Amino acid sequence: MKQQEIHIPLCEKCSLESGSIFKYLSPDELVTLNYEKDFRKYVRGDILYQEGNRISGFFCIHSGIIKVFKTGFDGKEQIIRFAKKGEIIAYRSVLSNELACTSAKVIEDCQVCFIPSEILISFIKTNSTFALELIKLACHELGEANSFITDIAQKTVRERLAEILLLLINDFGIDQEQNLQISLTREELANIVGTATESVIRLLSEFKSDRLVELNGRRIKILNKKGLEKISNVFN
Amino acid sequence: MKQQEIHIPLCEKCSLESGSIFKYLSPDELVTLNYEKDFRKYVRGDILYQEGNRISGFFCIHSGIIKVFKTGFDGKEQIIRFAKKGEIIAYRSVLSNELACTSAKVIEDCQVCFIPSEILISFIKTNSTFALELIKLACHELGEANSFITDIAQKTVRERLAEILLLLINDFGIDQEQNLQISLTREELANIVGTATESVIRLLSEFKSDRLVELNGRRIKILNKKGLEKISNVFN
DNA sequence: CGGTACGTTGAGTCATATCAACCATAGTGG
DNA sequence: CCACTATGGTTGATATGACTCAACGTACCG
Repeated sequence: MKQQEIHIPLCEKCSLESGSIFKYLSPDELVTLNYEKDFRKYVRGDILYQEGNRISGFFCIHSGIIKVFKTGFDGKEQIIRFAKKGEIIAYRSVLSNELACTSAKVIEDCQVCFIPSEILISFIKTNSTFALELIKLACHELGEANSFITDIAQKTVRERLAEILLLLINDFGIDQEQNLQISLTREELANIVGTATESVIRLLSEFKSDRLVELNGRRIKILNKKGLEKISNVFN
Repeated sequence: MKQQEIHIPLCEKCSLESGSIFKYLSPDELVTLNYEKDFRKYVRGDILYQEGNRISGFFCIHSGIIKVFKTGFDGKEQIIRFAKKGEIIAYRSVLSNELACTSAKVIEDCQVCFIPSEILISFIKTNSTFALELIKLACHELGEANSFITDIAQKTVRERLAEILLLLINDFGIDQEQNLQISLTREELANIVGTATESVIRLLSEFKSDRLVELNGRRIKILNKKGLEKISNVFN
């Protein structure tokens, strides 16, 4: 078998395929981006950056899955979001010019491009369409954060777990056998929902008893999406 | 006594005094802003906009205090943030081009300027410094939202209440008699912390017993800030 | 003077966290 | 190859923080 080549993706192509924010750049800018970026590979467990770091650039995900989380007072993780193909992370710290307020860790082996801060800033300054789209991105994420605050503050763990499952279905999809296309430990699930690992385990097996899901280790098969929606009290 | 005149503030002056984002506009742009803005007065209880509204502009606060909140599943409010002199609200919805994801209600009688969306967008397009500052603003707020998610998910109500008191001290200050310079109902406090009104009442009187605060109806006098910091588990 | 909104307190309940024990699996090193 | 260890998953027992419900006090307002 032929040795696997390291194939560095071309920004011009990738930005369209992945639908990343960079599709709003001009051809010239894409050439610059392609030249300046640094292609990197990481495996599960690798850390891209850590809370408190001064950040000199940000990452655009080409493949794989990253979890972005904060570490709470007692060392417990709170997962803020996931990033996958076409998404960027650490841009918040770069743009607000603050230290990283989150850490990022690889969940599924990934290929990413590291892009120096200055490039991003210069694009914002010269390309107003791009700037506007970036603002849109940040503002959209802000809206999601606000929703999540309300949910955590007001909903029960049960409701939130159902909601998170729906959110994961939305973000990562399910295969032809209805299996959720992201593999998380029970602890990670707990760290999204904001609860204890044991609670997730108990609730998941309740969902299983209620024929909402089927469990096979980390594989979660969705049997009744409508049922989950009902539990989660989300309308849309 | 002479009748009080309605004095419409001049953007050129106000932006500097209040330190609002508009201080990054050029003199010409400020003239435009001043011409296009609509000056309005509201009293306690008035609603500036509501969740689900399509927004045609945003607000810059000249005086008074506004609470920005989401309404949860069962009608309970979750206060997301407050806005005071120099701050802008509803810009998130304008920029992400989404329906309002929050409502805004007057806490202390206020004077605000309403600014049509197009103006904001055009400034972003023509003034890259301004655009960058706006991005900074959104990204900073996003960082705060992420922190709050972690807090609500991991801290006890007691810790959160102490933290919120500190945050209010920071945002609104205390007078020479150590009184917190914002007046909130117990219910509103509960809706920030994300708990029941009764819990806030009980914990506040615990804080009082512990000589951390003194209570006089809605007036909260801060006796021991260090003590609150210790309870809240915040470092800084 | 009755009404409305807010504040307070007590009692009871329940969801969820915590603690502890145990199993399964896989990787490691001698 | 086997003991050893680490990691993750599961279950049960127990504790408790926080919510809910209900009653009542207080203050302001028309």
